[in-house]
Amino acid sequence: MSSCTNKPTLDAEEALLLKNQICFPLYSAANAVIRAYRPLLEALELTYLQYLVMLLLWEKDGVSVKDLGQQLHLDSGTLTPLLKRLEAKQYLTRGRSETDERIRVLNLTTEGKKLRERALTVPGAMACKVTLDTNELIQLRNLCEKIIDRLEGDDHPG
Amino acid sequence: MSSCTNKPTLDAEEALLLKNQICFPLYSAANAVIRAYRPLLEALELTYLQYLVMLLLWEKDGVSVKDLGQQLHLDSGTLTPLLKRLEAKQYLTRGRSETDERIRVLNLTTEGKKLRERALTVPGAMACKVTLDTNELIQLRNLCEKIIDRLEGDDHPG
DNA sequence: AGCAATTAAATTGTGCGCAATCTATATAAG
DNA sequence: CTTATATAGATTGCGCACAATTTAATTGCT
Repeated sequence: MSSCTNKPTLDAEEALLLKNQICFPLYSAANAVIRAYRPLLEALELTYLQYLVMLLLWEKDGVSVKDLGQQLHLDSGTLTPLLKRLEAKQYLTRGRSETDERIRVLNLTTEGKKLRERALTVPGAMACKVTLDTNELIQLRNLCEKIIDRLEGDDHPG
Repeated sequence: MSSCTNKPTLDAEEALLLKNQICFPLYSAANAVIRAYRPLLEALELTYLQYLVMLLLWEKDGVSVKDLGQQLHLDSGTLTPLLKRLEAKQYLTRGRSETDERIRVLNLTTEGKKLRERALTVPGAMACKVTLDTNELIQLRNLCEKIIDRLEGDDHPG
């Protein structure tokens, strides 16, 4: 019953032009960012998503797959194989919770903990590549989080 | 020789917290957007990227793989298999240029042209899901394009 | 205790993204 | 004309994302 009453800025014809696609720059920027991280993370043998997982483990060791999924907005279909790769690299172990055998408990290895030192330069190097000022970064974050909020909860009403 | 003289807002330790990752919301928002497009594009049997390619062809029929790649910031490794899928769906043909046999010429089929009618409602439906106002959309686009500009040309100096 | 419903994670299959490499055509230089 | 170089696209291989399904453990209900 919730029909959208948003007044469109463009007519339907104009709206189909690539230059008027709201989300295309978002999509391209995200790709560009991941590409830009690649050389920085190469030395750590991490992909961008693996790096995000390591960030979370460095903050809080011993989390579950579900914990990771909620924080990263990803499911086990993405995370399970990724975690196996991080396990194969000896950065973490994939144990089981003692109180609930269903739950994987992800723990950093010594190697995984040591990796953090070498990651300390990554955020700075990335900031240098992007060179947005603090205001722009905050704006961008707010806009992106607004989008995520609107799209993630299909359920709650307007 | 171009060392970055950007003054960091955070120290190296804080910079490794997920909540301080500039680009994580960008990455998550892009994922969320593609996910949100999925049900809208299902009826057209298109993925988000296939939809972008169709948008370009509806604007200008007969382009090459290189043309597409430059506009979408993607290479033949991504586009070739995608274009084969669109060809299999009978939305386009993958011919060759008469003057240069290396070049693929992508042409819409009748079916592909007809699809445009059914796509006319997609931008509006998406705008309803995202519900950012015009100012926010412009801000977002500008910020994303800034990022793309900074990251895409590794070559030109500051 | 016994059984249905729920939950956590794994699995399967499709489609990107992209680096690296390869093939074929076209152009340039000698 | 011939060899070198450049260009357009295809191929290969890996790692996401994610829908859909499956497996196994736990919880709730009676």
